[in-house]
Amino acid sequence: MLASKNFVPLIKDTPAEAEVISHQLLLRAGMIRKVASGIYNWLPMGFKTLKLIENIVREEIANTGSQEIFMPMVQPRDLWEDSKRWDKFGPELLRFKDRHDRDFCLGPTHEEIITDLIRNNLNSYKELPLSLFQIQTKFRDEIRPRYGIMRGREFLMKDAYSFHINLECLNNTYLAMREAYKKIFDRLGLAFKIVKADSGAIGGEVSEEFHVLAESGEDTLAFSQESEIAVNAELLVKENEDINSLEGKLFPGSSEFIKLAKGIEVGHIFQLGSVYSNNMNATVLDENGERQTLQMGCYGIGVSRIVAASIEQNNDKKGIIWPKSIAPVQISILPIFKEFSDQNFVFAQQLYSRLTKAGLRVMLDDRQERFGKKITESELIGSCYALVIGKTYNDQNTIEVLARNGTKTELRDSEIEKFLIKAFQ
RNA sequence: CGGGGUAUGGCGCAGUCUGGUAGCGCACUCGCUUUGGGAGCGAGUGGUCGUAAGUUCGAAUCUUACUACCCCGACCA
Repeated sequence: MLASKNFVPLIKDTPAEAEVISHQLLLRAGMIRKVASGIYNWLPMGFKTLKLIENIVREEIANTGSQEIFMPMVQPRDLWEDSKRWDKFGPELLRFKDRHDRDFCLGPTHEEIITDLIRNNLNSYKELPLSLFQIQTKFRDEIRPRYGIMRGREFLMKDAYSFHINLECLNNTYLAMREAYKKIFDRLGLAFKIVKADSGAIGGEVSEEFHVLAESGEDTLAFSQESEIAVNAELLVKENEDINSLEGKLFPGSSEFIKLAKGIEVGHIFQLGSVYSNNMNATVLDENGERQTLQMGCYGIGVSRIVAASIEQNNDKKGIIWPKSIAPVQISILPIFKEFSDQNFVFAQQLYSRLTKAGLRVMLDDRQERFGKKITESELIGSCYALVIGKTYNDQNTIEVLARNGTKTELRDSEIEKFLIKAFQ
């Protein structure tokens, strides 16, 4: 007997406050709960997926050579005055005073902190290039938080920053990050597109967005089927022009036709150049002993938003369909039994410990409930496979394997590990 | 911030127009039956109706103010 039950509070009726499917399912599947507008609790099941995504992101970013650090959420006003953003950022920047009446803000992003860190601790071009990243909670006092975790005010973000002596070196790191991002979204099992983008408030010259494709996406993407051309459609629309009227037209200066798709922005990479390093006077001496302003890049991924975006892309009437790499439960074991001493339940417990030892994420439904309730809930939370230990176990000594995609397989005891390990390779 | 809407047990809702002291489904607890697609029967627990003030013999219901939340717009990972 464990000292705690699973805390997975399911909701049968769709909560009225949730408009979009990912928000509805995250609530219904007991993954998140609201605390205030745009501010959420992450419950064990949702937090598990969040951490799985975080770890994939961490691994791939670290593979580029970037080193992980952790910067403060609370940031002093003077750094924001330095970068000239204290006034510019607007009310989205949540400001407050400490007991000594000094001004602070909750970090909506960390360019100020990292540029300050680097200018104080780097003196020579020999220490470049340098790439650092963190996975941190951000706070943006959005005018209108929406769609649950999709546009929260508090959210989890991976932000990486790179520093260079020249633009060529910046471009190299930028391309390496771009490749890392592709690997990340491949590993997350998500269909995505990379589009040219507007740099917005962050600033800089070159920037591209990574979008998870989903019909419910807030952004419209314009791309060519013949080539790699892809841009955020908002960059192509003229004033008063309907964005959907772009479909079938030609890209400016090209003979290729525009296709449109909806996307959810989950990543954005920038070549910032010297915007921040200029304002904040971040320099190093070059090989000639001359003072050079640093060239910077920054690279963001909305880790918590990916949880919602994944669901927007992969769901059905029954509930969530998690890609296997981020499913909080890969396998749910559903024994159908009367008494805890029944062979079905005893075997289920053995199977649970066997599969857990094999490194799989397994949940054992140990409730004395009927098949219908168990399978429905297993499907709602998006478990990849349900192993049913019931009728077929009693009659033919086989376990029925119900995949979330609808396919059925019957396996003998001795075949289970092999089958599942292969499925999750 | 502009426009629209909602607020009644954990969730979904009715009751508000035509004031009379709160109801339904689900969930939850107990018992018996049931156990392959969200079980059945019976018995229970739980709210004073977002907050405050007012009108009235009496307010979930009428009046006023406030607050919270949701949707459409600008912003963003």
